[in-house]
Amino acid sequence: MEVERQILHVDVNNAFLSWTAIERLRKGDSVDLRKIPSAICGDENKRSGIILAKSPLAKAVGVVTGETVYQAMKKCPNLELCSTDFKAYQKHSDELYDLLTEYTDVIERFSVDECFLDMTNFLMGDTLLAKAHEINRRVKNELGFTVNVGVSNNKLLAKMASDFSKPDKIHTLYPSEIKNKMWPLDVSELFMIGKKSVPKLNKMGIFKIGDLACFDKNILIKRMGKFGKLAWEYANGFDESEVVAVREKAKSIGNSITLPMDISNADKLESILLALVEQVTFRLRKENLFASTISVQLRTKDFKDFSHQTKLDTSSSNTKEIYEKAKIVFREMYKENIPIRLIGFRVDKLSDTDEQISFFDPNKKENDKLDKALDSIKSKYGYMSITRAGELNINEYLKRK
DNA sequence: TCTGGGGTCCTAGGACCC
DNA sequence: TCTGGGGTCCTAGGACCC
Repeated sequence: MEVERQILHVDVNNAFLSWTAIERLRKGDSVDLRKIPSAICGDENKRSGIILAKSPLAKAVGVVTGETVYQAMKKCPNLELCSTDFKAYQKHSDELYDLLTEYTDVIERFSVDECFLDMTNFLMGDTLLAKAHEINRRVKNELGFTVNVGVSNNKLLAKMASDFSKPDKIHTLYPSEIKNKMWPLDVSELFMIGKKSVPKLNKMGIFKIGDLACFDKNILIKRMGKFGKLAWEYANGFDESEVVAVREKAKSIGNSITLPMDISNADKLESILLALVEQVTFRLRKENLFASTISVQLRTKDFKDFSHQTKLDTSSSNTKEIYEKAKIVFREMYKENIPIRLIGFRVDKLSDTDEQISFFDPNKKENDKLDKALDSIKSKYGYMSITRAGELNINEYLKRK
């Protein structure tokens, strides 16, 4: 007989906004962003002006995450706008993680503002709910922001629970409570049911999570494949997945950029591609990984996405080698004069060992040496201290607005 | 003044082999 | 003068998450 697992999901309320608010208060600002209509957003000049987080007062007048700043300002003309500060977010995220390590060894950092805790072997005579309250209280007192805590026997239910009413709340969602607490919710509230799935489910007469749970599983599988099975299991609160304490190595690494203006010149796009390849391979080498697949992504001005990929002859983390291949892929897919809004580069199928076949390539050693030299300068003096030509270009574009 | 960036996973269809 | 059927590998695209 298996022991029932004891799982918590800790979710920072309004993470980006709360953390920005704390930073500003510390710098002597007298206004608490959490108490006025405010939002964290991208830069409109860089054409990334969307709302990433909003305060409760902004939410109250209809501001939603993901909409454009322009739309948000129409709804709320006195909205206080703030830019992002990912360094600060990482710092607060680390503080939260450090505090949580006092409670269990089995913690999964699900995102910058969410953690799963497997408390099964760490309750020490306390109840799971008591631990949830303690964590909630300590984070508030010691770190200065609030969290929701979801309490249950598996990750899915704990996560659904932490999403109930906010902020600063603790909710349980044990299997016996599913029918009352989860089934009446709109099916779109279920984890993994996104905006493309909702209309499909609605067409089948499924509107509430309960409808999905009671629907014929086999028909769902027939119509939606593996995803149908997963959706049905989630609706019924089934989830066997483990809390994974050690982060697995990345499976892919990529960077992309929305260009400040559409570009339809292949040479210009190529120089930006070089900058992206340089960043991605730098990250790759930092993790001691080698890629065997690369892909280039393009988005046209009317938001059509295209991607092309190819395998490398041997796995590599070398900037020049990978860039040469990326260029070929790019030239294959790009038709001159099509205005491009976004360009992205990604490496896949990562491994920790170099296959070393290009041992025969006399240039390889030199290329690797160059990468190493540039990397150490970047690590010492900052990434921007030294770059290849394309990098300078990309910054020019960004500055020009 | 339309619409970010970084990931993971799944699927359909084509190429190729026996 | 019709057009098998498995299996595997690969690519492009898409859905979802935060």
